[in-house]
Amino acid sequence: MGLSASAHDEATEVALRALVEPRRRAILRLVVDTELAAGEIAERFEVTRSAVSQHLTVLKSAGLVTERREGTRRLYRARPAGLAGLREFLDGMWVTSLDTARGMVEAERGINDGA
Amino acid sequence: MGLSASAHDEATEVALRALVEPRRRAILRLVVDTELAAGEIAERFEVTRSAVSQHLTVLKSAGLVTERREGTRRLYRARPAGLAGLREFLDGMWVTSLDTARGMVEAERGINDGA
DNA sequence: GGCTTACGTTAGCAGACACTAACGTAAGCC
DNA sequence: GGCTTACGTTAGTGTCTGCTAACGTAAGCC
Repeated sequence: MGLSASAHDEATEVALRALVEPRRRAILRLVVDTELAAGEIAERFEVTRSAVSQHLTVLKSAGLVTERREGTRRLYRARPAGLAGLREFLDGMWVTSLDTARGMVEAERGINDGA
Repeated sequence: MGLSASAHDEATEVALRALVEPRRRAILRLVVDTELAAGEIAERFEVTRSAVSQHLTVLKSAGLVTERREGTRRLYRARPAGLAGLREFLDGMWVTSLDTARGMVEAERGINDGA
């Protein structure tokens, strides 16, 4: 252990793969402060409802949205808690980097020299 | 503006696409607190140096690592500042969600019912 | 100049993924 | 029961992407 990916990294993996698709991020932003039906979401994009439905399935199984049924409609809402794992990953990067902050100046030079 | 993806989202896009690949996250973790040469990084994986080199190119152009030349060797180090955009994206999700926190209980019920 | 070391780069291939079109299903109305 | 509405699901397709193998290149040694 240590070299291989830890178990809790799997949640990060799923969230990341869900977020990498621009349309899924757009959908997520849409339902972050409003609850919307699948059809209402689909209307705002120029793709078929089928495509949106598939995106919603991915977001749902990644724990990034919740689904609530109301008659024949299915209402979706963002579930920010699903981003917790990814957040920890980023925090880990920052914290660890503080230990090597002294080397950052040279490192920054490196990225500017590169062309 | 508002509905379409904002310009600063492009940095998030690049960082996200770089991070979605598990091997690139592993590489990143490797150089987060140590500076390593490309060959040294490649030795820790069971893929060709070529593959690792391509991953490093992606990470570099995403601003997630810096490159420093030392003779024939090229030393890499993580650059956590490259994660700032993604961090803002996540923060935005959290902050916005606080406005709709009252609805979270019902939303949570939704994800548990689903099966 | 020739050799080795340590890389990046390119061509080509296999698998993953987002999409459309067609079909299946459950709820509500008549 | 039959119809419509509002969805998800499946089959099939074009495109992207991570990989290997082969080649190109720059630095250091003799």
